[in-house]
Amino acid sequence: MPLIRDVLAGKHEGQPVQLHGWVYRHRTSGGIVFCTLRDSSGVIQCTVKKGVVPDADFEQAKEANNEASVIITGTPAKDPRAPGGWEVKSSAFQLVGKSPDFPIQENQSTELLLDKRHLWLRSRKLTNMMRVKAVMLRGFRAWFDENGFWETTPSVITTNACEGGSTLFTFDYFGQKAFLSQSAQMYLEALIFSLDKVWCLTPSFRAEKSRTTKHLTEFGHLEAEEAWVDYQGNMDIQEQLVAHVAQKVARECEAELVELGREPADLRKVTTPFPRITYDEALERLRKKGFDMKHGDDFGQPHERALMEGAEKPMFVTLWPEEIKAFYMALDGSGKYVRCADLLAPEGYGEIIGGSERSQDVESMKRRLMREPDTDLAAYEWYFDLRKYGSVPHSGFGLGTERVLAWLTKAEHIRDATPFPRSINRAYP
RNA sequence: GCCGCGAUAGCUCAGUCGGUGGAGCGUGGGACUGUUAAUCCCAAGGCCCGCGGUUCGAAUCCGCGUCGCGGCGCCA
Repeated sequence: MPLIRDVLAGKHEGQPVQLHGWVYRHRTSGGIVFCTLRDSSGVIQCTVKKGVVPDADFEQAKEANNEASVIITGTPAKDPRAPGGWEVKSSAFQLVGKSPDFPIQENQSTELLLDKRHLWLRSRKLTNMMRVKAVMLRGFRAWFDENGFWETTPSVITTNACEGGSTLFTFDYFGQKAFLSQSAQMYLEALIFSLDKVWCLTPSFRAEKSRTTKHLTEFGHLEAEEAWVDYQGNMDIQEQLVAHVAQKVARECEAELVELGREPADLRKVTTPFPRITYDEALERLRKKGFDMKHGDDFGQPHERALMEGAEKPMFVTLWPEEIKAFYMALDGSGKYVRCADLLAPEGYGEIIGGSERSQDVESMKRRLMREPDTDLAAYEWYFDLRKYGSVPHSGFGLGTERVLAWLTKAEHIRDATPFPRSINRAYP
């Protein structure tokens, strides 16, 4: 089946083609119908003239409103009057599926576009986003394949309330209380003992009542776990992975990126190594920029934005105070910091990866867990078993695929990085 | 959880001082053989988010509620 992209490239000049697609714009002017046709590859203007096509075809062309599905037979020709410079002179027109009153028109509110998300997915913008996302995911998988990682499939149903129970979706599992997973990390940790280096892409769920442009309640969580790797080696892996994907997207999605407002040259600058600074250094930089901060303060959006001002590639912030990080992160020699790293994206897109070397000290993990009220240590028995039987130094990280895509495509809102975004007020369509 | 803003035709919005609700787009009908989400003519289309209050009279003022959007926090 010929694609519009190829017709626009002149590959079918003068040769009759049959195009399958949807009406992008529909205009009539007396005995001529202008039908702009869209398929997955592009948009081209087709003209349908009375007397040139059979009368029945002309009637169908008049009836084919925006977003009707059609099959057009015609001959492509250069024509300066047509948008895009090419036009298909139709010899036959078949209306396959009518589209009366397509609800999305010239003026749309955010709310309508979210209510009609199943139809808005046809838009140029979301089409481009989905194409870039597919290439990005292909890039992640290719990098892991080429670097000795095994893809695995952990469960998203869990009885472990791993990081703060208030952010978990709870449901009834045959009479038992269970949760939708927030992270596959602990399951991946179990898998490294047989596979060394593993990764997975699973949905993660956060019941946080967040109202921001960088949070979803369900997101694509790309996680990896590596035996015999410390937190420095962990960062080496992350920067190679992210740089590989940025380069691939810049190379293979040039047209989509430009339409989305991202200069491919921006992504070509994303090369290894990425800058690495410690929490203490970050704190110092923030103070110089006028933030009033004390040791142990976490960073919010304004801080992340200030730290990344003018940055062309992502930056790691390492060695955070242990009291503001999770129980499973390995303590450094002093016991006051943890061997972790957050990877911040440029341009205020925020934290795209959180990773760390994992603690092997069961007693200190238990101590830190008990700081949280209502912790059920028994639920972690299986996790502590991993330290009991042949424990190894290991590290891992979690990457938010929609956050990375939002950054790569310069999106205004993370919800456009996924076809059916789930947010605090929305699970439909 | 906190702070803002909003809800009027299918859609996007205007609606003055509280006095019988409008426009553009879309839709239906008509004209047009080169349009660029075209142009011209005609027509249909309303529980002014809900409940209460003030008032002779409320889309308009007040209170409560519901829903939505934006920002902060939390995080990936």
